[in-house]
Amino acid sequence: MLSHVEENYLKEIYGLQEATLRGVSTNSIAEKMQTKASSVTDMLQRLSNKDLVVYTKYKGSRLSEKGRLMAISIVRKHRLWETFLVEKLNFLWDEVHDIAEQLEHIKSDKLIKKLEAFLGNPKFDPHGHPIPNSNGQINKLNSVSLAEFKIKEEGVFVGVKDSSDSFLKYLNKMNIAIGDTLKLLYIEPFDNSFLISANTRQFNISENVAKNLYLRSE
Amino acid sequence: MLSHVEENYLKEIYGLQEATLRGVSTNSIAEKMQTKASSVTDMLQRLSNKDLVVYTKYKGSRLSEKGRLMAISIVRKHRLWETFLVEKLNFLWDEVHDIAEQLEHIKSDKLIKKLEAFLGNPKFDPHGHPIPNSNGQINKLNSVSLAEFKIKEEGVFVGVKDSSDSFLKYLNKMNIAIGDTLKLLYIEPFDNSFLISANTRQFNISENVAKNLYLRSE
DNA sequence: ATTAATTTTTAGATTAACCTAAAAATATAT
DNA sequence: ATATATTTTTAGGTTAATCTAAAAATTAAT
Ligand SMILES: [Mn+2]
Ligand SMILES: [Mn+2]
Ligand SMILES: [Mn+2]
Ligand SMILES: [Mn+2]
Repeated sequence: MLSHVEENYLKEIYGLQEATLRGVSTNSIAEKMQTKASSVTDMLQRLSNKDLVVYTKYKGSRLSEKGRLMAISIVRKHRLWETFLVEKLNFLWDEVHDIAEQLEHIKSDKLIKKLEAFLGNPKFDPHGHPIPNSNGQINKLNSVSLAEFKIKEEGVFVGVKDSSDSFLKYLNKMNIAIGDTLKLLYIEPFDNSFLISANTRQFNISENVAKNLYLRSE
Repeated sequence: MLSHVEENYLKEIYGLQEATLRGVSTNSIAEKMQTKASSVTDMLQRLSNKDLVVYTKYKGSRLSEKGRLMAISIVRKHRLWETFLVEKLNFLWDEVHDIAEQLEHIKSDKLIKKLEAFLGNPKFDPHGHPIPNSNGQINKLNSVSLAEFKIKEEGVFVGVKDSSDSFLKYLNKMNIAIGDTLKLLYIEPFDNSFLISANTRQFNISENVAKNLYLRSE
C-alpha cells in the first residue's frame, strides 16, 4: 500500500507527463512538489523499485503502466471529492482543492463507489475536468481554448485549464461560470486583449485569461 | 499541527481515561494502539513535551485540558463522518469504523461545520454515541444497560457500548436495531440469559449482549 | 522483608521522508 | 573543442515512528 507522499508524487508526475512525450525532469517534479531535487531523486528511486516509475539516472522519468493507473485512481478520487464538496456541501469551486488534496488519500474502494453513486455518476468536476471511471478511462474533454476562437465565434464555457485559487477567484469576480455562453467580439491588437460578450454583458479579458478558458463550440 | 499518529493516540487515551479517574497505564495504551509499550513511552514523552498529556514516569498518564479538547474534536469528526457514511452513502453501521478512522484526520474546520449542517446537526452517531459540539461539549446519553433492567421493564434501544464489527453484525443478524422497543421478560437463572420481546418477536440473548445494549427506559 | 513477577523505561537500530553541501553528468556558449 | 552553466545525483545528516533487548522501577507473593 502506498503512502500519502508516494501517491502525491504519482499524481504530480502524471500531470507533468501528460503534457509531453519525453521524460519528466527531476527539477520539474521538485517544483510541483515544493521540495528539493535531491528529495525527488530519492523518491524516484523508491518508486522505481516498486515498479511505479521508469527511472534512468540523468534521463527523465515516466510512470509505468501500473503507476499510471494508480495516479489516475488518485485523480479520480480527487475530482469526485471536489464534486461532493461543491455539489453537496456548497463550497465554492476555489475552496475545494486543499481539502480534496487530503480526501483523495482515503483508502476504500467501496467508499469511492458509493460516493460516485451518491453524486449521480458525475462526468466532470467543478472545474470542468473529466472524472476517470473506475477502470482508469478518461473522457477527454473535447473543447478548445478561447484564445483559439475566431471573431464572432461563440461557445459554452466548460472548464478551466489553470485551476489555481487566484484564477478561480478572478472568474468569480467577473461573474464567469461554467455553462455560460461566451462570444468573442474583438481582439485588441495593441495588447491582444479579448472583448467578450456573455448574455447581455460585455467585458475585456487578457490573452492569458483567454488561454485558460476552455469552451465547447461546434 | 498534529500528525495522524498523534491524533490517534490522543483519541485512545481519551477513551481509556473516561473509564477511570486514575492515570492510564502505558500497557493499556499499547494494547489499544496495537503497538509496543516502548513505542508508547516514546509517544507519551513527545505528547507531554507538547503539553497534550500529563506524564510522569512509571505513573499513568492523563490528557491535559488542551489534549482532552483535541481528543474530543477528533471523536467529533469520527462520529460525524460515520453518520455521513450511514445516512448519506448507505453503509451499514458495522462497515463505517475503519473509514471514519481515516476521515477523522482531514484538516478543515469549515469542512466539519458544513458536513454537520449537511447532516442536519445530528446529536448521535449510528451506534448511538453522542456527537460532541464544536466547543467540545458532549450530550451525555442518559440511558442504562439492559443488564440492569427489572423483569417486565421496557425501553428504547438507543446505543451500543461495544461497537466492534462482530457485535454489530450479531445485532444485524438478530434484527435488533436502534429505535427498537425492547422488554425484559425473564432471566434464566441457569446461565443468566435474558428473554426479550421486541414487537411481536421473542428471543434470547446472553448476559454479555445485554450489558452492551443501552436503552432509554420510560 | 526478601524474592519473584510484572510493568515501564532506556538504549540502540531501522525506515520513510526530508534536508544541505558537494560531486558528477549533461547542456550551453564561446 | 573547451570552458561555463545547469541539472541531477550522491553523501551524510535529521526527525517521526516504529521495533527488540536489556535495565530499572513497581507490585505481588512468600
Ligand atoms: Mn494529496
Ligand atoms: Mn478540479
Ligand atoms: Mn484514526
Ligand atoms: Mn461510532
